[in-house]
Amino acid sequence: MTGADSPKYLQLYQLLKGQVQQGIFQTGEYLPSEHQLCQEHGLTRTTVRHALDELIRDGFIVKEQGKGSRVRERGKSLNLLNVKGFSEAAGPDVQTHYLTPIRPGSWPESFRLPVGQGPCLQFERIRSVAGQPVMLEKNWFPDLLSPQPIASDFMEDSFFKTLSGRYLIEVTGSKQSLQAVTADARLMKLLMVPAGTPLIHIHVVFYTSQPDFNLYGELYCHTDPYPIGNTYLRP
Amino acid sequence: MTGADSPKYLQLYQLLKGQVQQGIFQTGEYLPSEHQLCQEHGLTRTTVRHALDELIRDGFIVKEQGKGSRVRERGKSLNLLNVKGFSEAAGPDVQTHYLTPIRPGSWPESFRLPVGQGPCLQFERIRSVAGQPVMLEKNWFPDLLSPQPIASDFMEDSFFKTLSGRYLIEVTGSKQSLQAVTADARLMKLLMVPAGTPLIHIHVVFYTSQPDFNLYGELYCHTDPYPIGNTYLRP
DNA sequence: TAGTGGTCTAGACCACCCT
DNA sequence: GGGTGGTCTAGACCACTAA
Repeated sequence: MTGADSPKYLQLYQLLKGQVQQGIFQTGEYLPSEHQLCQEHGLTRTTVRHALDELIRDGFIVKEQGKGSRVRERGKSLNLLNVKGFSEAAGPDVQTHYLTPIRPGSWPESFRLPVGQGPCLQFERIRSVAGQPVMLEKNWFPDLLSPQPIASDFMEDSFFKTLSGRYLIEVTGSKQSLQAVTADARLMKLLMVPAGTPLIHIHVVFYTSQPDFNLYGELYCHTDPYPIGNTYLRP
Repeated sequence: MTGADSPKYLQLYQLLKGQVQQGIFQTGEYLPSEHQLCQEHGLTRTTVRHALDELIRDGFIVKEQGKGSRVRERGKSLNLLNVKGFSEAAGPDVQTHYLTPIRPGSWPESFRLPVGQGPCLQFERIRSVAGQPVMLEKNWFPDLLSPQPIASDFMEDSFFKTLSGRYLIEVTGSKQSLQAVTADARLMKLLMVPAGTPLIHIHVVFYTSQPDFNLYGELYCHTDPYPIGNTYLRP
């Protein structure tokens, strides 16, 4: 994708990003200093700093003046309104039940956002916290990954972490549409809520660093036990 | 705040930012070229580009290779889940009805997010689209602005635009909490919805470029006519 | 005191856009 | 061809952090 003649700062950026994702640099660990990176790769500080700036923008590292550049906990910068919010908010007490495996399907109709084309995979799952179901989640994505992912391979049941760690695809943005609805019969049964319970219905598309690879999701959230949290802080 | 001995790139950043906010550079217009800015201010391109990078990060400008740096339509980069979403989605057909003027009040109790301290102003308003009320909105903010703002001075009924344009305060982040609820008697009346209508209840805090100046909001949204839109794209 | 990141200079060559 | 932004070099001095 990014050949040998891509800008040097991008090459260094991708090298370091890969090393962070593969755990060669662990969370909280310091990267080599800027001067050291200059010598190791035969670059000037301007170029090295440009690469590090990109890593900061993507939320991979933070800088500490007088100390160094430290690997940051992942996923903070794009914790928009997505599944991670639940996992992080509720800690380790999250269970995931797959209603369907990852399987060939077709793009959703009457989606409130523009939808993809071509072959498509889909899966549906329920997220529970402390045994209580809080979200029904249906997802679609293009059948372009190889090897084809299967749910049991998911890292921490997170599609995003799997994409990032195994396929080096980063989520770069998202568009969402939210509506309040009342649970129908199927939702009452799956989420174990009484009739008339208000839910938040979300349509979402996630854009990634790979063009033409967008993720689509349709969510129903029972927010009484756990409100949906959403934080955005400028990096 | 940022004195004469602040970094040169920050001084240039603030100068250009002010000129954009004051309309000296209009939306869609090109800024002076980087070389021109170098000469005008006696700086090198590194420094000028650093300033422009900050303006890009804040969503004030976009660069176009081979052409120039162009003033961007405001507010895109922080269009999280806020009032602007409604205004922008619905176009010019938005009305705002103030239930109360901006007046001294007290910080909300039982807010789902940490709340402010000290003297406080508040106001409550209803947003309608095409004559149909879609949102009840209550806001709190510290009584630190001078001159004290009044609702009739609001630029396009937007608190954010007023803060940015008149007080040079930028929103830098936000934290939100969403729940689905059912309309109670007051909401049924104010939003003109039947009993049992599901609404989205939002608690939100906006962080700004001025420390200790946070905005707090409590919203009830009727999403049947207009879903809540939310876009995030990495600058 | 030594090492780190933060800022800045004075150049250079390139790809892109428009005329 | 001339102007624009994109990349890069080879230095320099400073403020901050820790031993």
